[in-house]
Amino acid sequence: MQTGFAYTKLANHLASIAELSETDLDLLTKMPFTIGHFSPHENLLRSGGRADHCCLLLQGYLCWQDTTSSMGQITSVYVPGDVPDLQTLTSPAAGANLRALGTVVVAFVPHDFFHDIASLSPAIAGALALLNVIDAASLRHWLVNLGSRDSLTRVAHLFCEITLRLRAVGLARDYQFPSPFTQSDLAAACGISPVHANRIIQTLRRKDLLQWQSKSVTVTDWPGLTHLARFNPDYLHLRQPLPAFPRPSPRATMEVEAPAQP
Amino acid sequence: MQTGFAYTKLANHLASIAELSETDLDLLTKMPFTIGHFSPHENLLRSGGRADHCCLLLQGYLCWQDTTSSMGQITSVYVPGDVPDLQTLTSPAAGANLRALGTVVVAFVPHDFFHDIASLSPAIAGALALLNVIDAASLRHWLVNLGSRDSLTRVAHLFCEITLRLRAVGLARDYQFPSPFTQSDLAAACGISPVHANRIIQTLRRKDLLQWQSKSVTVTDWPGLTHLARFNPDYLHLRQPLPAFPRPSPRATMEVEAPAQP
DNA sequence: CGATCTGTTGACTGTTATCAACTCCGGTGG
DNA sequence: CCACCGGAGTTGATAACAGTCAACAGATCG
Repeated sequence: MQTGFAYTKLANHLASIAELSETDLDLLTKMPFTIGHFSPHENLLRSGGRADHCCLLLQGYLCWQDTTSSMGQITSVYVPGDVPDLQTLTSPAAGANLRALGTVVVAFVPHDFFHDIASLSPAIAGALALLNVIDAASLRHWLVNLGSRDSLTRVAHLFCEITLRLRAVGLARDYQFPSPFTQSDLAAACGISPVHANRIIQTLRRKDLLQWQSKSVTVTDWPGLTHLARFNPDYLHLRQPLPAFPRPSPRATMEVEAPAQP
Repeated sequence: MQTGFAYTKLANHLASIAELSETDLDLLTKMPFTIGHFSPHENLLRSGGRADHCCLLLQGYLCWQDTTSSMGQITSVYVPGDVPDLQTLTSPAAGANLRALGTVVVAFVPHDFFHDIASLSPAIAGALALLNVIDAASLRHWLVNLGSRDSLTRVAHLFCEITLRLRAVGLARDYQFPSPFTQSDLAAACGISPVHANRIIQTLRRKDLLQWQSKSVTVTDWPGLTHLARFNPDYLHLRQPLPAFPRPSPRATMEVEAPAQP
């Protein structure tokens, strides 16, 4: 892990949502941090705990997981480049557990650094505020999913969102990405039972929309998956348009299947 | 509507979540605004529209309503004193419709005013940031509801949240408040069908937890309602503890009912 | 006084949870 | 090398919950 790695992750992420000058990027190079490694299911921050630093995710996935509900609802998932606990700058107490999905590497960055660069550069202050607003927009979007769509659509939508957010930071270029999630994690995120999650995955496989084997997911029919999920990426505030799906889609978007199976 | 009314609403709300000095409050007195009146179901802001002002809610209720889902999922509800579209300061495009529930009165405040006072007072900038963070925390909480609780619990939780937020700004002192919501609105917020919402309300009435008649709701058993909803108000960041429920609760929290009805 | 919106009820259907059993896999220790 | 173990994935049967459809009642308003 080179010294510049953490800087690059944050700079790329901020640049993907806001226009930053050379001077702004220079400020980021001075970022102090320490590296932390975590195993699957480990908590980086417990509900009720207070933080004086933020976690910049470098490798793997993190999620916020509610502790009050019996099923442990997951409210959001983060990919490398994200700062899941940015809101602790404003309100230091965590309302849920920040948990590792799979093994993760993070850079711990002191709150003071963010306060400093925000006061030195309005553009950076705006970009940080925008991160929080995008987080809220994702929550709203996810809320619409849980409230108004069936479980197949929810799961498909989650895969769409993760794929696109990974691609936005240069990962998952070929619609393939590591997936250390358990089916129970997926169920907790989508508000369904683990058993049902399993059956949904099988449906997605049967429809040839994606494969999930040996801790890796490959989206094999992106147009079909986005159509099924009614996925509209506007809420992610991505600045670049997305490259087309490589394979000519084999009559995608038709949802009709063999109708009966005795 | 006196001139100072809009100022008071905003000042009280900010003071309820953050410590503000006399100087800070003085800044707020200079707030420029125009008054707007809206009828039930009218949109203040349409999805995709851009705003150069924020809406300070003075009377009635507002909600964000998603337009993409068939049922029109409501993602959050606002009470007087709230500024539902504060995030348009950071990202001017709305992702959903801002809709009036019942008749409402709002004060339109230019974005520039918020930018100005935030740059003049760090305390105010912090309070405004905190409003956004609390909004996100409410979204997370509501997400846990939709994802992990059954419809009775969801509806009960919504009434708990509205009651407490009204009380926090001095309304609903006696656990009674105007309710211009239709049962379809309630259903759209809780992610259930209107027919089912109707049956849930009847259950709540039968359990003597609340009454809802002639566009007004009275919570008749606050301990029972909060227990049923597993309601924990911490996420609202209220600074004062809450006064006790007036009536000695008549054996609340027992959920057993007449078991069969032939 | 009809038109429309809201609330109410019953019958039926469909989705999803729950429970239980079993398989598969990767480790770990005898 | 094999037996064992725990976690994860898979399957089938059943039950609970919530959606849909259809009809009607009540209010409100021009």
